[in-house]
Amino acid sequence: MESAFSIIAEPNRRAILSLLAASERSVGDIEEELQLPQPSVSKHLRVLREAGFVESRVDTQRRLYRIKPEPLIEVDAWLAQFRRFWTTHVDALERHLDHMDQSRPTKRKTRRKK
Amino acid sequence: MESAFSIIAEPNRRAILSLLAASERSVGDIEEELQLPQPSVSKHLRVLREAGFVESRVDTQRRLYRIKPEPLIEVDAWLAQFRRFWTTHVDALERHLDHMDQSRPTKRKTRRKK
DNA sequence: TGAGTATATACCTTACGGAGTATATATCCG
DNA sequence: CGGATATATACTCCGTAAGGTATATACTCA
Repeated sequence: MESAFSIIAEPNRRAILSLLAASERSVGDIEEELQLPQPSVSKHLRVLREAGFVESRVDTQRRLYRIKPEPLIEVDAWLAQFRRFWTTHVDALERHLDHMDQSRPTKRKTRRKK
Repeated sequence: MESAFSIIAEPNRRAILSLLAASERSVGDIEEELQLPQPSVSKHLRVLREAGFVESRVDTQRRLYRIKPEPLIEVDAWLAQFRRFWTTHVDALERHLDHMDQSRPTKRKTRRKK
């Protein structure tokens, strides 16, 4: 279970993270918005917390959870090695691979940092 | 198992994808480089193929596998909602540019698979 | 055609993780 | 204090997926 990848393999956990991406939320908020039993929410939050995806703060009787991005950064970093397969600019390496479909090679986007 | 996320939850499959990110390879290549039993490699490749992560072509007696990026694009798209947590420019300007980027009139659209 | 190589599949076993249910802990307020 | 609310944990059950081993299929070439 350790790896960030196996943590986000669970659909309910992804849903929880998506909610928290918008704003921090209490357990009850999540329970209601995702229509999940409360123990299930707490259990998933525990897994997410122990894996570093979220952290919580106390607000009177509730716990408010919010995103901690580190493990997601790790996933993003792993994905980096594949981005050349779908980014538009055609570099020499990609041309070396079998992309016969060289339709509009000089079509250029506005320059941005990726 | 259906989701792209659960497919890449398996460490050996991630290792296989990383190898293929560099260049296409045969089953035997992967077997040797990852020190995995051949049936295990074949089984993982089958899972990856059926989920659309790889495709194979025949080269005499061998099968050469290579990356098909679609499911990884899906993962990348899911990650997008969290990027503001670790990118440096979180201001309205960048969000505006992102939006314009995606609405640019290119022919490539990411296909959505269920 | 038959041996050899490359890859796929079948079968069994096992472990892990998620769901569900019940219960525990903690905090607030009247 | 005691009841109500909010959240966490314990425990059992069950499905699924990965590993291992054996075997099947497919192709090549002498």
